[in-house]
Amino acid sequence: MPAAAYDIATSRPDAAPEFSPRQQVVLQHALMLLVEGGEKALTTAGLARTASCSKESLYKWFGDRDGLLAAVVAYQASQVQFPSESGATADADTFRAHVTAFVEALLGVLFSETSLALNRLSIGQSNTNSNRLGHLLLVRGKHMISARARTMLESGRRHGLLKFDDAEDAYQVLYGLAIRDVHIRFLLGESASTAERDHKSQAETAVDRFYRLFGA
Amino acid sequence: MPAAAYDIATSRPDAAPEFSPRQQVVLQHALMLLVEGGEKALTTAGLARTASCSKESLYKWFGDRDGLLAAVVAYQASQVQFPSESGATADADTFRAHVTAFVEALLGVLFSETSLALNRLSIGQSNTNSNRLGHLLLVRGKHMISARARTMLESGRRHGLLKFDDAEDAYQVLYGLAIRDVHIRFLLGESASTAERDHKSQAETAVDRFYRLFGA
DNA sequence: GCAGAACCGTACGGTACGGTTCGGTGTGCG
DNA sequence: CGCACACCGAACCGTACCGTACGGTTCTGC
Repeated sequence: MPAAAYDIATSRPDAAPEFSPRQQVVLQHALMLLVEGGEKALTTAGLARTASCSKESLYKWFGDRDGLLAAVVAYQASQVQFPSESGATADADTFRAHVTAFVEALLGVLFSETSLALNRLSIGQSNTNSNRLGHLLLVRGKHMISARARTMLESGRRHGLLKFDDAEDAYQVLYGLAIRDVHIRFLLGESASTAERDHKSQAETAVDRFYRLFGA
Repeated sequence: MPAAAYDIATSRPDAAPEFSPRQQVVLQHALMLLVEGGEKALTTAGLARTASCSKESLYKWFGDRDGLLAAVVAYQASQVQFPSESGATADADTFRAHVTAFVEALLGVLFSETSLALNRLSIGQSNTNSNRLGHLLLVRGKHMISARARTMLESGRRHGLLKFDDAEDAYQVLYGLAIRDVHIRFLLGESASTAERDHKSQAETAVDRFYRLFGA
């Protein structure tokens, strides 16, 4: 019996997956192939060639091709880090700056080529395999970010800087104001306009509008 | 030399693709296969079986498999219709109701299983084939809707009901307020919550917030 | 009624890829 | 030294699917 594939059920969402350094290098090569050529470009033979490893090792480490894809998603999701928020609600200006920095980081992550490639991969597979990749990306990616954002917004509410009923609802509005339809357009292959490349000003206008809706 | 594949370059974006009734039936079967099983489920042999046609006819009509996929996208995009906007700016209330109806229709289209399936298909292929499908979906789908929305919003501005500088920017905000991260979550396989199924109230709150930002 | 076109169903070639097996190589350890 | 282990590279197998070819059938215009 071969080694078990990387399984979402046996790994807690908040536990970083532990891949050996060699495996991490291989996963980075897999990610490169995904970014430049999409899912079709990530073949086991091709990955073994570019990463200078044997197919036997791939199957020993990841079980099968689906396990490899899941490992790539899990690994990259674990690499994403957001700025800490400790004590960022000292006063109104620094809190607002912190919110803006959060949105800017969000734009930077979601619009990066690696994130777009992994989203394309997961979306393309979302109606097969009982949808492991989609769940993985949602649980390890979006839901983590959403939780982080909610605590940040609630902190602002506690300090009388924001005013809303449902933190999840407020976060979704902030997300919508910041992302709009840019994400889906990028996923479909459209390239960024010069204005859309300026994440800082994009974040500022989004936060400005957010405050006009939810500012205290 | 076989018949040419359906080619985006030879068809004007505003011209409805003319498929014979028989071909339209086949394309609807293809769409069914796509909705229930994703791209992997749409094989030429499988489509020929379920649509009761021969593979030879498929290749005569659509050139190759990519041409078939492009034809499915183009056909379904041509089927999407939005309510007309003639004389909907009579007074403030009817205009706002019209905007709300537009948003509700937008939600209905984007969150339909067929639209989600075609978006998944196009996104999955967006880094291959010089990205024909992504462009097709953007040009025949999103850009058409965006143009329609801009004229609607500018009509509201002419009548002194709305206030904004850039219609495209205003439309993107409306889009973001309405869609938020629901679209990407659905694309990743998450199922709709009961609140998210109520497109009417979703549209109303979105339009309410939009008016607080852009109302005159 | 007949010729030709369009079409159906099926069988087949070619190919790409997932997954397995095997021989060879380097390394750590008793 | 010799054994075990992990790994690499390559060959191999089975399968799924695209694209084509062909015989037989239905439709259409003259």
